[in-house]
Amino acid sequence: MTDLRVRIAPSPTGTVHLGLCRTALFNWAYARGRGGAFILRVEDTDRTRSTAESEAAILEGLRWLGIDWDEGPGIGGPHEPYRQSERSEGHERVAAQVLESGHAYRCFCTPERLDELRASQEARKETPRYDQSCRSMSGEESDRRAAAGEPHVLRFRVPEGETVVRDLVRGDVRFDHGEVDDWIMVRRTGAATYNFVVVCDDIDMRVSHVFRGEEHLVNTPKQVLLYGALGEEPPAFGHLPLMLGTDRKKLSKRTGDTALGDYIAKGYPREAIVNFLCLQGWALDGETEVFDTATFVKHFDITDVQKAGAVFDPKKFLWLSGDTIRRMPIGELVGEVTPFLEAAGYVTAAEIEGRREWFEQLVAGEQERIELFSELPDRVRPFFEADADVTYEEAAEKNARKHEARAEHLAQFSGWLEEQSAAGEFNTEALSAGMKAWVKERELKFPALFQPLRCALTGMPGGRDLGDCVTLLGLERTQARIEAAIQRLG
RNA sequence: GGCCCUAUCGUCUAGUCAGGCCUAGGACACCAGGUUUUCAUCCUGGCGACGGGGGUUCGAAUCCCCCUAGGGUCACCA
Repeated sequence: MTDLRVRIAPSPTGTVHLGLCRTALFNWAYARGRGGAFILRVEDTDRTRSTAESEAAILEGLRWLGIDWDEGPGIGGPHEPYRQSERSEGHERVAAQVLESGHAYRCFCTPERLDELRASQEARKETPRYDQSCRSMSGEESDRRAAAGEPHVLRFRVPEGETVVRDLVRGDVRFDHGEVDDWIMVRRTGAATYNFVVVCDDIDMRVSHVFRGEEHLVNTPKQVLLYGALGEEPPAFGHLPLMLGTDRKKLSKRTGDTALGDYIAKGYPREAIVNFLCLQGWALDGETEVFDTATFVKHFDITDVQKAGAVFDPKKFLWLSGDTIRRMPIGELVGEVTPFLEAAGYVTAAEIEGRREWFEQLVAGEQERIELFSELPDRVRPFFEADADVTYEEAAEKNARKHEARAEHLAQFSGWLEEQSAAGEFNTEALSAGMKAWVKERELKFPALFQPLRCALTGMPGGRDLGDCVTLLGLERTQARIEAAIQRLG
């Protein structure tokens, strides 16, 4: 019953940019929240820059984010094909129609002449634009030269007047046609340009809403004019504020990672990435920062989108990542972290499966200490090292050496552990409480035992509960490490 | 430079469309305390903004104008 049809139209010319991800998310949420259709169309009209790898990466990236589409490459749909390069017959037909109706004209100017024109205009500090020298050419001459095979492009004949772009984010934006160039619809190669095909395809696919980055706003009057020339109603537009780098310019590699893949590789949870992207230009209620995708879909409206550009804040992103990890069920966390543990060479996925409980304990101890999945391997490294030569970090060793009676305390403590084990009290809770009591009974300060012990077991200055470390290692390995520490620390 | 867009704490933003409920709310960051065997988490508190100037109005962050600043765009790229 609804005619709501929304699309994302990425050009497969590089990595999966976060800006694309956010645009896709907003479009998708708009469609999903209103029972509309969501279409994926690959904008590969630039044949020299488009690649199959990039297209595959985009599809994979969007799926990874949890975005699905009703029509698109691979799955098809009622308006196939969904790859622009495969739609050229239609484009040619429409181009001929626009030429026929007089809304377009052939331009025989050579690229060289255009370059010179632009150069001289720039030299005079004028706005570079086409001087319309072919615009008034007679139909006979135009046909004759075209028939003779003279190379030419097709330009849109922009009429006098003004165009008002109705924008759901910005309101009405007026453009005087004196500022709109007679833009090229079809190149001399016969291939249509973006501004032309985007309109043709959106018409064919019955797209009702076009939400895209603000950089497209100035193109919009050209497109609206073409809709008019074709006798079609333009869709509703919504130009999203740009995502900015810390330099306040369009997010680019200069100021940080821009590719979705970079963040996946660093171990940002999917939910955190989606959540963060949603926060760039949109807010749920001004209070709630953390929400899931379903909530976003339910509440998202294009008219609530912020107009000003959003500076990307890596710190907040990192916080959101850590917060997401902390709220994750342990079983899920272990799954997320497994590839990173494997990549570090500590274990295989099969080994993790074989000792599931142990790994859950291992990971749980770091859950509130990591902000990225990739931080885990380094933090659990000691548990994969040989007992005789655990890496002692400088700060840990320094802390341990502050205590003169360290060897004596460690030795006694080792004996106590053996007693606990024999008594069947070898569990984290009992051990943690027991070791505190152990220190108090001897009228010591906590660091007197805990600093040397921490160094012995992990070689790190800080970290998880020591009782946890002990149960993770087991009695034998704990004692071996204590023994080694007594030797190494003296 | 022309055109277009934008303008609330350092950053993301709520509030702006329907002017009073705003001595402007939340979050991140930062600072200070507290909890804790350490680290981290967690808790409490603090710091901190309506770019400037004119109007309109009893009253303006909210409406109007100007200025300033930032951004986008000016391809046979998308």
